[in-house]
Amino acid sequence: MSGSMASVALAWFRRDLRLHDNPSWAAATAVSDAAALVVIEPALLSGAGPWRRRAYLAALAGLDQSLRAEGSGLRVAVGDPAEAVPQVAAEIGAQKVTMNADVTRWSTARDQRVAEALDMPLDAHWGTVVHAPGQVLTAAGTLSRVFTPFFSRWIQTPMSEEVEPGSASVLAPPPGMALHDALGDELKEPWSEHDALSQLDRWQERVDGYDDDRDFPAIEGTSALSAALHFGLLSPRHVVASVGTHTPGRTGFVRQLAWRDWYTHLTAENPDIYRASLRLEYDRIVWETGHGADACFDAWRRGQTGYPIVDAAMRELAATGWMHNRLRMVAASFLVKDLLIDWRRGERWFRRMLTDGDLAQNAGNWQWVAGTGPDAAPYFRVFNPVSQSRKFDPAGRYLRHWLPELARLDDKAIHAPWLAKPLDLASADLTLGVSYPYPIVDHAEARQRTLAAYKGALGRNS
DNA sequence: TGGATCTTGGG
DNA sequence: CCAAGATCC
Ligand SMILES: Cc1cc2nc3c(=O)[nH]c(=O)nc-3n(C[C@H](O)[C@H](O)[C@H](O)COP(=O)(O)OP(=O)(O)OC[C@H]3O[C@@H](n4cnc5c(N)ncnc54)[C@H](O)[C@@H]3O)c2cc1C
Repeated sequence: MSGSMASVALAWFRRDLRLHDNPSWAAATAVSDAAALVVIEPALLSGAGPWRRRAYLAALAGLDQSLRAEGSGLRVAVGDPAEAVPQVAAEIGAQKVTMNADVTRWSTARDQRVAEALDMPLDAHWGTVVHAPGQVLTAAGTLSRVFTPFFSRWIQTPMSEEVEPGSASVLAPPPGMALHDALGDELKEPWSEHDALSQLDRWQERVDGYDDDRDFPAIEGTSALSAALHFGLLSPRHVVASVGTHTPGRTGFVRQLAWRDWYTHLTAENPDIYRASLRLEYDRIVWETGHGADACFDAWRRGQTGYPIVDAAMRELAATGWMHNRLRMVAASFLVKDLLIDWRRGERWFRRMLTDGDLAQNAGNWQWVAGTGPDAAPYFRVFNPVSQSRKFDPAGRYLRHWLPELARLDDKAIHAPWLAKPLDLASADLTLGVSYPYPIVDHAEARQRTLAAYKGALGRNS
């Protein structure tokens, strides 16, 4: 019989690095004794670029700090969770292990292996989404392939109650099993749930301007909470509950969190989202390959395409791990629709470099830009990098910050230096081809080429 | 959550 | 000449 309450539980933290409103932690601490475990997985860490790696390690220090504030601490293992989790569970005499589930192919396979290696239950909760996959369905009981109906269902679905940690006494890590033992001099300054919660507090003062300000990279018009959400320093349902929907800015912001849930649900149903177009016919597109394409891809990564808005964005990404949403769309569109390079190559680069890099969100958004996903931008919707630049950075403030070599061009010329009069280039001390590249493609031609390639793929019979 | 191009109607 | 609307990609 399973009637008796487990009295010792192990909470295995993964992408839910907080104690507040954490269903797995609440379940683990509802018994008499609990312990908090993180398993640093070298295979996962090696896929992360410098910014995400740093943020992850800092978030572990933050979780450790939260636990220490309560008199315990985080227990840390390095290696394969299928070995580490059963081992720690046995050491503390646990009767169950709790965790918050994830949706990627990699993590579900890993959790399967861990469950098989354990001689006790591995209880899965949901703590990284507002509504769990399967909770927001059409009348037919399926996941909507169109965002708007998904959103109306999503917003009408009652959120489950936020949960508090229970009263279990929390076991501190034994000697040699603390975070600093695992990390040594890689130990980072803590980035904790309290930091993220105060960032959320500060955002509350600006969220009403979200609708007006969100599209302009030169101003801080968005929350910048994505990394905290990725690592689970914040609970998305707490964020939604505390922001509310009583002004247009708030509704707009909450709507973005619905996109996040939607891509999570789509990934749960289609774990191949990062490698297979969700509309299969788009995998017939013939992408540019070979040396020329490789050189273009490289220029894109390094911010040397000759299109200032793309280059500024790509340089910011490499230098900081951050890129504004508008610029993610512009830079991604440029790779796919101006360079005709497979969206999967760009997806991998973004995911590696972004601090908030997240398989479901990144792959979902790349498929959206490439037109290969459900409810995606139609393929013929091609961003013009110069118009986007003029529209969303009219005074060139963002461009000047990341492209100092263009800083002395006037507000009109800076969006397209190759169109500037020679005199203006000279007086701005700029030599195209030397201090800043000429455009590596002609946008109008590239657009035609891409429309033809897409049309070719879609028109052809299977 | 486009853009290019053409049309129309007002200056 | 330009803004706004329609249409196509
Ligand atoms: C090509 C491309 C790649 C992207 N890759 C990622 C990624 O790897 N990780 C990631 O978290 N977001 C990704 N996004 C979505 C979006 O750009 C970021 O979430 C957003 O810019 C983060 O800034 P913010 O926190 O200030 O967002 P806000 O505008 O303040 O939005 C609030 C929250 O809503 C969520 N959100 C906002 N926009 C989206 C969106 N389009 N799709 C899904 N969730 C969204 C994020 O969690 C965000 O923190 C990508 C978008 C594009 C176009």
